[in-house]
Amino acid sequence: MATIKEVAMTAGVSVATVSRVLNQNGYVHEDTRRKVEDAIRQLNYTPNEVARSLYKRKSKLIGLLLPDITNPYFPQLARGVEDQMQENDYRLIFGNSDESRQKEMDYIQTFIQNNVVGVISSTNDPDADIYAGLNIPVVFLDRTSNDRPSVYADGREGGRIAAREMVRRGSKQITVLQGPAHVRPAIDRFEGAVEILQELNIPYEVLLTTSFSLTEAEDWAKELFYKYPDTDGIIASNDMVASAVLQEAHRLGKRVPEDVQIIGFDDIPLSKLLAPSLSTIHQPAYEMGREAADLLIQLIEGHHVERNSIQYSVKFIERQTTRKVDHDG
Amino acid sequence: MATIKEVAMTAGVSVATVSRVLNQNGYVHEDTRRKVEDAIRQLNYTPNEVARSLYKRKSKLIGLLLPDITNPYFPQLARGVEDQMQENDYRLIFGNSDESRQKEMDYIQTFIQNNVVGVISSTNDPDADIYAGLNIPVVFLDRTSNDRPSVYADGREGGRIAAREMVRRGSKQITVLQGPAHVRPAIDRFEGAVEILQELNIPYEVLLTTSFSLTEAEDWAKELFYKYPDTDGIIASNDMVASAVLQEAHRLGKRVPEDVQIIGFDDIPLSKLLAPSLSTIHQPAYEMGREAADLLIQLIEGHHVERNSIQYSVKFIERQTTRKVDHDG
DNA sequence: TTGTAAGCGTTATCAA
DNA sequence: TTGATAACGCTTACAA
Repeated sequence: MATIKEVAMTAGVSVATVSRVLNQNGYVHEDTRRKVEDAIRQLNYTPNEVARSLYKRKSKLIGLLLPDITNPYFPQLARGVEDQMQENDYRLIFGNSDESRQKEMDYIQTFIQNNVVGVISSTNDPDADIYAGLNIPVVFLDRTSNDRPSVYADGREGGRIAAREMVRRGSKQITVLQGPAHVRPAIDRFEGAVEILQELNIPYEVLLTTSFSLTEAEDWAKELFYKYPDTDGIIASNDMVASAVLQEAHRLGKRVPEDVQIIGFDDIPLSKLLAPSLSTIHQPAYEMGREAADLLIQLIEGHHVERNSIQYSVKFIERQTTRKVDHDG
Repeated sequence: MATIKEVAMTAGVSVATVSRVLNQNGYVHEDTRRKVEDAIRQLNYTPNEVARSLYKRKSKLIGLLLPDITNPYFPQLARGVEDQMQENDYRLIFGNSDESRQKEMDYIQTFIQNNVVGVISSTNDPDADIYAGLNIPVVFLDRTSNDRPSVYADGREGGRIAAREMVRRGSKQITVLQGPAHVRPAIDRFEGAVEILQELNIPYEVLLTTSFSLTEAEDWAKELFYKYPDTDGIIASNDMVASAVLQEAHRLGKRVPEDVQIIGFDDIPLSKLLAPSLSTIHQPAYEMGREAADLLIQLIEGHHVERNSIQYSVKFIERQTTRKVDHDG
């Protein structure tokens, strides 16, 4: 790797001049500019970002912290973030937190040590000290906290919608899968669903699950039908779990949606490939990722932002795990 | 962020001494060590990795370049890489290349500018100049090149296995989905399948597809059955495409596996959730990611490595999109 | 056992 | 319009 010094040497100027043409500031004569540019090309020089970062105390690096890239919902988010960042010349340092406080703190720590200029985080505790103490902008993605910058979907409303659609389609004994109690969006969905169920006075059962992992999901699906064999409507905490439930229903010879309806959450890409395809609550994950990245960039660059908390609305995607209903139904 | 200077001040020693306790080298008196450690704790000091990186001309950063994290095969790989790196105190700068030469080069470029100490890349052209010119170790993941460090699965053998299993289970008019012609693993799989089909003298058709994207996969599925309505066995280039094919078969009222058998590739987590669940060729993605990371670390740290090219064998996962066959079949 | 100072590759200030 | 040079925060000779 050539350095600015070598460029200066071969161009026959000082490093200051090279720096000036690099950053297009200060005066530099047309002829010298050309000489410098030639040298740069000749040596195939590109500036050392580390040195820049050290001097300016800021880099072109962003920290991205997601719970688990292996959960099919997150790649969409991640990709949205990456595309937007890439287009704006920011790079991502990426980590999985597994919803663990410790890992989260470790990552935030190293983000800072690497001079990142901003952080995008899906944390369950946006009000934790680590974030409060940060003197760089943070955008919470898929999570939120009072008036801190965040991009998220209306999980509670999603839960409500799921419950309403299920009831409207005739389920009388609904089971709600609660999802991990420490994962904020899971709580919201759950509460939304229960809110409506109580309001409508529909009997329901709750099955507590503790993660979004696929292998465990299969166990819960079994447990679900074992404990509540007569349930005729299941609101899952996400599409992964819903898929596992769907499969278990198949195994038990239950017809979906005739015997039991299922509604998932997230609308991950593969949910429409299931047979029957999965009715679910859609969140615009890719867009949300992009929006979070955009918001963060605005914050970093000190632009004025009108709204720093962006809630996306969710919508019901009617597919085949729910029954048809009259349009005026 | 406190600096080493401030630590030195509050501990009443020089920065050199602080550095010594930080890096546990050189002599330092027990008492001074304690004083320094107290100061560190008190100021909540952590070293600035950027400054370290500048001085040592190497960081604790690794570049990870994947085609598209949104393709369900890659999160497994990524997670394997991340876990292994994390445990060894390396962090990841992550990018999607979309199999595009330009994006790939841009990322490699910025990796270097950020002093990464190693790169893991899923590229279609490991012999490109960018890689040859790198003076840091590179491990190719899911791709390979003659005696350059790489971790990959035996795609060709996978193709062979798929073809054999399909023929063995009675398909007589097989269609092979070729997959993107510039994506190495897709080519291997395709060639392997065709090799066996020719050897066994089984008639087959080829449908050329140009990406692994899900939306396009749906179009190809339609095209497939339109062009070759009588096909009774489909070897897909990956599980995404296989899923789309499966769904289209459903739509057309074809019974799977009775009328048409389908074999996918990769064994992504959701393939077992499909109904019928998808028979496929399994690759140990997570492990491969970990192995690639481990290999890279060995290379970075200058340890001797016995084998720098690690080929994983693949295996047929018999599920429900293929027919049963006698065990001595 | 400890401190001084040079150097890593930049940018920005100041003087020329 | 240009060039010296200090500074960014750290590590490591080298001297004390």
